[in-house]
Amino acid sequence: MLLPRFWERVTKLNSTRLALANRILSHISKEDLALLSTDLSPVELPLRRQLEIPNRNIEHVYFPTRGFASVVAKVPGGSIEVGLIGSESMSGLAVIMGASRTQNSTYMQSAGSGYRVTVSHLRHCMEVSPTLRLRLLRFGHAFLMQVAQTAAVNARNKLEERLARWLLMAGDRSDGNELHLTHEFLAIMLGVRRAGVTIALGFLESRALIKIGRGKIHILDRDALVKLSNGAYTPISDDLD
Amino acid sequence: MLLPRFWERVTKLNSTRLALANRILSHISKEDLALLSTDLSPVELPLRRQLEIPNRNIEHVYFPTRGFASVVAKVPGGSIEVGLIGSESMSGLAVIMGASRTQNSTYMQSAGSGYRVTVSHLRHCMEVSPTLRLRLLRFGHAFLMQVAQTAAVNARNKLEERLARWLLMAGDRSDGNELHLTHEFLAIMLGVRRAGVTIALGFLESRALIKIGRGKIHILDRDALVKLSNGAYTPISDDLD
DNA sequence: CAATATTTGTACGCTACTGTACAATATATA
DNA sequence: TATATATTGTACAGTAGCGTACAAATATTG
Repeated sequence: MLLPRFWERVTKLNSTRLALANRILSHISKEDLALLSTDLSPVELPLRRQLEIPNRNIEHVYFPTRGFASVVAKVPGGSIEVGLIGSESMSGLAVIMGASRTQNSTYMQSAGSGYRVTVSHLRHCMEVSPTLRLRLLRFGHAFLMQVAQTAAVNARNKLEERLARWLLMAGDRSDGNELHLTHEFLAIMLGVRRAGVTIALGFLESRALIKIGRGKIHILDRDALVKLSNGAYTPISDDLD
Repeated sequence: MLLPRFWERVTKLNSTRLALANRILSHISKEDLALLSTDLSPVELPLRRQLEIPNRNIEHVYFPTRGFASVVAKVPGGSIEVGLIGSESMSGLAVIMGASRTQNSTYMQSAGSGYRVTVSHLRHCMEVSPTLRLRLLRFGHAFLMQVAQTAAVNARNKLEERLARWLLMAGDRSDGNELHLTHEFLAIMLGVRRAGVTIALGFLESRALIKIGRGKIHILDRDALVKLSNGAYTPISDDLD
């Protein structure tokens, strides 16, 4: 596991630096950060930690600083990933949209760390500060765009392309070029057959775009992956204008 | 075209009744409705009328009372529908989330009518009234759920099932059981081959679930369609708790 | 009514997957 | 170090849907 390396780094940072590691927290005003901070606590986010359980009240909203989570929708016969949340965003979009629960499941796909705030405090802050409210909603919109793109890509792109997209998105949300997951898990995320993932990954490796290890994938040639994704991948949008 | 029938009905209603024809407008408080009304004007929504153009500033937000719109995402080699908006919802979700534009395209898929409000006034109203803000955001969340489900369904369900889902969703947003569109258009929405749609529709018709006419589809057996959709379809959620 | 355009039905071989199964390899555990 | 477990590679026949093409049926227009 890479976790030890993560933790080493994290503990080296003081709280100010750490806050900056989440793009939302680092893009809100000093005042808004102060407001939120009343109830903002650092958390470890181990692999598979559930951030949101389907149709259960959400208690905390998470701002990852390292690692990333999958937002997953259920269909009969499996679960499909509809979005990724890393240090560029936050969990609990349902909450910022006034709901207290969501139909989707959200859990850590790559272990890391972050901050969390209670839902009640977050609601209070959004009530009190229009600027904070606006900022968070903007990130919500960016996430909606991501999900919409996923819907389109799932309909029209082929496995290799979707795989390339996923690797790139996960890479964007990781601190190295090394991703830690099994083919099995990738297959579940993409809603395809495990053997299909193995073959597609083999193809990518044969082109020297990635290096496959047991339980890990190393991205070697990002640009080529982008090309191979055939338009399926678009970089994280700022959406901060 | 069925439009004449639509218009006949619409013009029979007085403005109070008409407002009730959109579920959002009918579920906000009298005060909030009064607030919005300052700048709420009735509009015809003919087929293909663009409500949102990708990456262009949104000028108006629409509350359909009849007919429905498709929200469509672009991928290289085509556009895919990611959501449907009828009288149960509104366009301009980007706006209520603080953005001024969206990457998606939104246009009327079934002609109808509705109300619209300027973006600036809507922003003002949401600023002024927390209750209104909350209500609109809730609908935004419901839409996000719809898009997430679309992403999942696009990945795992087969054409027939997706088709059944689409027909049901469109049926929910229509005033009869008659849908007016060509196989060609359905194919574009689902991101599949036109001939494939013809075959799948033929299959549904052979089971007496629908009746096909030129440019129109009549839903005969809703319940059986739901079953056939194999879990892909879930009804419009209230999400008003 | 005839001419034209749109929409639908159907056919062909082809590709990207699927479901299943099992062996080979690497890692964790006793 | 030996044994169990998890992960990956590979094979097979089967299916869903593709791209393309063209004819048949229906609507629209002059």
